[in-house]
Amino acid sequence: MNITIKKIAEDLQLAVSTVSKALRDSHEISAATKARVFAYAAEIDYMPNPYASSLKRGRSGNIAVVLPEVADSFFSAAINGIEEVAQAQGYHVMVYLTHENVKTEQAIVRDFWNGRVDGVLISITSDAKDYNHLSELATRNVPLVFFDRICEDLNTTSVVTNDQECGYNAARHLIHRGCKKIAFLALFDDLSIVRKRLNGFQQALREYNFDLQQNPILYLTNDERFNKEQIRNILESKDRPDGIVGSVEKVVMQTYDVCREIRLSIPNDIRIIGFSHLQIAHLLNPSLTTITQPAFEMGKMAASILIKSLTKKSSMIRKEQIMIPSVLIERDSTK
Amino acid sequence: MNITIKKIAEDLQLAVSTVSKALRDSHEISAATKARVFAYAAEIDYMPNPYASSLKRGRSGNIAVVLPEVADSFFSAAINGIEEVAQAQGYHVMVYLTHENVKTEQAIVRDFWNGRVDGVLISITSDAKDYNHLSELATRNVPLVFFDRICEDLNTTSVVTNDQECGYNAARHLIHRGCKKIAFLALFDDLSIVRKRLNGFQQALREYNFDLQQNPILYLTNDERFNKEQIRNILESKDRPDGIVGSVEKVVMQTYDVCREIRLSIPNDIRIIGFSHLQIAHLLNPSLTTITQPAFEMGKMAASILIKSLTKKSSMIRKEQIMIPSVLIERDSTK
DNA sequence: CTTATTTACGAAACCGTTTTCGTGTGATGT
DNA sequence: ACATCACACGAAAACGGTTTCGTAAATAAG
Repeated sequence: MNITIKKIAEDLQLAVSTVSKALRDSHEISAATKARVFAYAAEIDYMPNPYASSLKRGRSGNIAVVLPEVADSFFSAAINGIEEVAQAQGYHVMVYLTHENVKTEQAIVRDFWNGRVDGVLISITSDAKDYNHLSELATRNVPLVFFDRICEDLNTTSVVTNDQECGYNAARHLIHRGCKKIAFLALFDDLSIVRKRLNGFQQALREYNFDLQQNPILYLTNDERFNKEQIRNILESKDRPDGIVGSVEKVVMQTYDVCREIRLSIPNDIRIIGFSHLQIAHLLNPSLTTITQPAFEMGKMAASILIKSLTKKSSMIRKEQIMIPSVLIERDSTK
Repeated sequence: MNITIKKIAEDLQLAVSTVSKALRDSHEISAATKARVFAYAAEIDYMPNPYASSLKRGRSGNIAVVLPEVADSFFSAAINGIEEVAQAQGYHVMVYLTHENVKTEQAIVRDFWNGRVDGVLISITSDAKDYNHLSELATRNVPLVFFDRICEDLNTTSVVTNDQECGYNAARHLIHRGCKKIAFLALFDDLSIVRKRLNGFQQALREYNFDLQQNPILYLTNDERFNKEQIRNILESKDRPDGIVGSVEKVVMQTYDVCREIRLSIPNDIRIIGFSHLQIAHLLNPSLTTITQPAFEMGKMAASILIKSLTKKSSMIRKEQIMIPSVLIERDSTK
């Protein structure tokens, strides 16, 4: 016979309800009985069945983290932060990767509709056109918190960094360094973070009287070969840019690769600044000027907000954006 | 009323057992009835309650991945591989971080004893002295597969790379490049992977008639400050080594840092080779010669083996080591 | 035409907890 | 002495599926 509450009840000549209450430290059980139950439970190494408990209580103690990928150092750090607060609060973290595919994202999120997880943290895929699978979560009372790649249409909390401001700062930094023509390397064309970074970027250009038409925007993808071809094209054109803002880590690394291939010197021929969370940016050749995102803190913050809403009675999450600032670190790639 | 099997049964004037069987495509239900049930279930958007199902069937469809950390690029890639096969097979991935703390590892693993997950993938912490929390898993019929950081005492499958051979190759590579005194940077002192890499390393030294006493081993930790101090000490000693083998990515990066601080030139003053999974090793300054581990494939393999054992009737996992070879990639740090 | 067998479904037990609702006992108040 | 009430516990009904077993009707076998 398995070690269940029932067994404890029989062995101790108690009712299962009594044992259950004792284990949950209910006030209607005497101290003496509680002590007996706890002692015996410890002795026979009783562990509650999480599924029975989840079934009855309607809560699982699991939270889902849905990410486009995990290769990027940003998401690794974010998972770290999320897991840390989850573990501290007794929650379990389920990780799902969408590989930048909406269909996959939908299938994954639909699976949460029925309470498989108590709450969801998500950084959305780039090509999502509608968000029914996400808004339906709210309908079904499973709270949702966005982080980094957010969707502004939904009524929930988002944790972001100061993307627009950083896009602005990146461009201004290059301009101050003397750049006359700056390319912006976008990732996809409809990601909130990329749009904001681009907005800030263009705002700076306007302020400094740059002609927006002359400062190209490259819309890159997850296809490395394609990206490098695009980057190479622009860097080999006769009036190539002398500055580059990379909107995500990956495209910056690809730019480094291309510069090597076609023997462009950074920062002499071209200056590069990138959004990144790379810990070893200073070890690159040349060291990379970054806008370093607080990935770990963003993960922690997002998880904290989600879990707080789970433990409160009123699980309503306010529609708001929590902003944790990034910091621009100057290194040799823009010297 | 919630959308349950019971509701479908009532609305369709069937017994709940009939509906359940129909949904599971049981042979004892007629095609006509199945069709009715499926159609209606789809219409009202029925989704089975995973906890009820798990409770009754004794299986959850979840697998646990227990890691020391996720900052390292190796484990990021491993998660990627694991998640990919899990998702394909309809399993859910729960991620737990031990932060190199046995107590934490024990607490996490104990939580699996009662069937919270169907199987466990683990890369163990360094300072584990006993493995009761792990061996108990077998007793309780939850299969376990090690990957990378394994424990050879337990009767289960491990997925590793050819650590010994690579340690050997790393040393030989440096010797061929002319190194006369080579330091080995270990991580902790009792990690299977580190021991094997060290063994191979020393085997090469012996073969080339190096005096083992003259080629130091540094036992490093997770404390970056401490590590750098150790590395700095040895690199500033009057007969410093002219070659370094880093047993894990982290200590190699720390060595790079120290070399910068004390202005040692790589590879002129000192050559460096490191075990790593870093995708951008070629972009470092100087580009880093690596023994590149097949992290993604190891994750996939480990997950495949685990899940296969879950779907088979006899869930016995053989005691064996699956070895996926790493590849030595020469770059400028050992030129 | 009777008997054996398949087919298609229903009733009910069960998985292990939680929770509601009693109920008997002793203490308290008047 | 009698009503009142807190206290400590038990019985039983959930939670939402799965599974075993039983059985009526339909079909096949003899």
